[in-house]
Amino acid sequence: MSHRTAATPIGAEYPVEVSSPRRTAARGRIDKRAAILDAAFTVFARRGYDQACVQEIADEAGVAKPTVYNHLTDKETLFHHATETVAEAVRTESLAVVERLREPGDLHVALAEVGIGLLRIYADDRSRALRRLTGSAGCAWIDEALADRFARLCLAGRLRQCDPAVAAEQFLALLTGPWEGRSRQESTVDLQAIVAAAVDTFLRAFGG
Amino acid sequence: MSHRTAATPIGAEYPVEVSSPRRTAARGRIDKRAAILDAAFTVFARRGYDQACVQEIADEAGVAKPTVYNHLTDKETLFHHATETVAEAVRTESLAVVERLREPGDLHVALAEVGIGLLRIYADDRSRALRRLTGSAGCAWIDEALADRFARLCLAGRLRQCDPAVAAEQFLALLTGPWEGRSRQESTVDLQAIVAAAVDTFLRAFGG
Amino acid sequence: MSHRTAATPIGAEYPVEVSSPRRTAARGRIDKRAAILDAAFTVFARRGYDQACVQEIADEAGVAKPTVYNHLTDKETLFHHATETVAEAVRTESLAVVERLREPGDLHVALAEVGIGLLRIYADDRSRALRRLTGSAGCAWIDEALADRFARLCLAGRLRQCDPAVAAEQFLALLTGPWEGRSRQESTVDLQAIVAAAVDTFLRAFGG
Amino acid sequence: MSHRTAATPIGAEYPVEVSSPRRTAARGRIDKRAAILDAAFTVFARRGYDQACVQEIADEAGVAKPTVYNHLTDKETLFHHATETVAEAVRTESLAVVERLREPGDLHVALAEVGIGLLRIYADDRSRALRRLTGSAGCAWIDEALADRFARLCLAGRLRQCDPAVAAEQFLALLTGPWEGRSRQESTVDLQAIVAAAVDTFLRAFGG
DNA sequence: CATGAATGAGGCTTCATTCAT
DNA sequence: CATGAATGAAGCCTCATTCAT
Repeated sequence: MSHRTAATPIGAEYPVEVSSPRRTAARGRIDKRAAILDAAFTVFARRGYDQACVQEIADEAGVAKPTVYNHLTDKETLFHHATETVAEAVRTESLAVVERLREPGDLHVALAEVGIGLLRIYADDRSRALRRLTGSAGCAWIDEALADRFARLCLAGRLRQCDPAVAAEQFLALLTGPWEGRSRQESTVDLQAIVAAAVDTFLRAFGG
Repeated sequence: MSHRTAATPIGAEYPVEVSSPRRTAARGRIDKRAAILDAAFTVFARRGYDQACVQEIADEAGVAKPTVYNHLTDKETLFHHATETVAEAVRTESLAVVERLREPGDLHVALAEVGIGLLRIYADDRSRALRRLTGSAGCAWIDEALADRFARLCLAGRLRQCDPAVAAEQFLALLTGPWEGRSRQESTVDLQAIVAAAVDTFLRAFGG
Repeated sequence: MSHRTAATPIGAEYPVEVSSPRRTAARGRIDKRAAILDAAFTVFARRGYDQACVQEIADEAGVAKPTVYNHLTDKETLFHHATETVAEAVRTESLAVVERLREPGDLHVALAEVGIGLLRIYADDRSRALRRLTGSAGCAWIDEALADRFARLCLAGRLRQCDPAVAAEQFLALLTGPWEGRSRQESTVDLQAIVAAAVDTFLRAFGG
Repeated sequence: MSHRTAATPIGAEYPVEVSSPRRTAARGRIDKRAAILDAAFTVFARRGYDQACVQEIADEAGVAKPTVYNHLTDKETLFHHATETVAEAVRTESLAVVERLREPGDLHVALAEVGIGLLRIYADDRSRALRRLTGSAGCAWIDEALADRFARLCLAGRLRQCDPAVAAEQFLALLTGPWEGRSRQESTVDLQAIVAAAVDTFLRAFGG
């Protein structure tokens, strides 16, 4: 069963391998569901929602098609759960990264660390696939958390007086915007350079 | 005639009406092709590539299905031409906007004008649909042109010494990034505010 | 289900009923495939390859269309397997008939027996349909086997010295050629008469 | 416009080029019809009835599709006329060849001449295509004429007493049967050898 | 008449989903 | 529960055939 490996179709997705111990199927018993969700995300990422067929997901998970339907009602349900699982993970990771801004020593350094952390997540295959699949273009989830940190930094005089929400969305924009632009042209993008430029611009504009 | 008007499916697209005199069918004779491409973009924008069915495109264009195939070989070809047509238009408009930076009086004002121009285009339904359909996330086409303008402005001392390419991609990021973030939450976004913030930040970082 | 029972179209095929317990659907479970192949041959024989539509085959087999595709990939694959199955049967029968020449008592009688056996197979509906479908005009498979027998008969002095391959192809030609000619005009053909004439001519020319 | 030149489809036909001055279209004015019939036969021979599409015939004839319909009502009518035209030609040629038996000098030589003449016609591309297209397997038209000649030869004592109809059909069978068999295996068939063997066998069996 | 353009009908194939085991 | 097998619904595409020019 090949599932037409042909040239990526219109609006297609990059190949994405998501986790590791797939195809081992039913390890304990409970995580067959996890295996299915995992496989589902992999396949959705590979083909997009419409082109992904349930059979391929079943194959990828090492189970039979009806088993998929036993655990998750629908193709749609399958999609929601699969993407939500990954989204949750991405959100968690991102929030953890932002936490590093709680007690920044050198602000420049701290922002650079946060920048590279966020951009790494943002540029990761899983995360990119997720954005494409959900049609979301940004990383709105952290805006809030980041704004919180920036608010504190303003109060502490480490950043100039400003609307922390604006600062947050602009900081993120300076990270992700250039990355999108470059990743469309070059296969390997120098994340460090992007982050350096972003932090530089950000601090020139918002530095205390 | 149903074409499942149901709730927008997974990864679906916003409804987008693209041009005006559709359904009027064959005006002259030549523009039947144009009508089809137009209808195609509308339907692709409405449903996404996979969910768009050629029958619906034909209905939208007011012709029979085979007529569509008479003018454009394939669903795929149809897609390429339809999107390319719109892309060309968007590119042209965007470049025209950037031109306004050729002889800027007050730089602040000029940047704000360019910013609002570009953002309007970027936030336009057609343009948004195009990005979603092609999976492109940015507006790479103008990077170059904008960098050209910035290079001149550096030389003229209106901007500080900097890499104009970086300045360009960051200026665009400051416009589009925040817009993406907000448009995901609010239905109406205050473009002026975004532009003002972007220009402010930009000039703080890059002002001569 | 109509399947245009109309007058046989261009280059059409004679109606051929191939086996018996069709439409009884899934007896055991395994023979659903056989039922499909059977139905396929029937329909291909009835309509020819192009005019045969998979829906009609499915109907004839008493299954749904996708079930056909479940068992056999393609219309083409379906065709190859269906015809090959019948071809194999015809070959086997034919070879069995030729075997009777291994220990011939009265050569005249033996040749007549073989002749009538081969001609019955050749004139059979299944076999005729097979030839039409595959575009094969002859019965090349037995040439070889028959030539083997004739070679032995030459050595045994029962036939005159001759090229057994030529003798074989001419014997077959004397059987099938006249049958083709007559079956094109009369609805019932006297096989015995054809065989008698063929054997007579053959033995006059090749008798020892 | 390519008309899928792909690998010959199921039950497909050999490529056959039929006449010469095609594509020159409307020479005088009247023979546009002839050009269409000619092109039709070429295309039918190339693709078979079902796979042949009227557009390709029109292209081959160098006219527009509706022109084809102007001259010949139907695809079916087109087919009948195209094949009948060729059939008539083949019949005429064949009958002319048989005429050589009217005043045979050396019977052996005469039969060999007639044999090679008939077999050349039979093995010709046009004639083969015709048989495939009409599903006819033999050359029944000449049976009668040949039987007439053989009847005279019997009376003249040049052939032994026999049913001339049987003699005729067997003579033809001895020519065409072996040719069919061999042409299925070898690309080039030695017509002379077949004819020699046929005449030899025929005269052994029917010689006066 | 000849043609470019348009269309109704229909065929192959795929896929999400459900039985029966 | 898990699975092999079966199916209804739908989509892309092609083609014979007809208008209007």
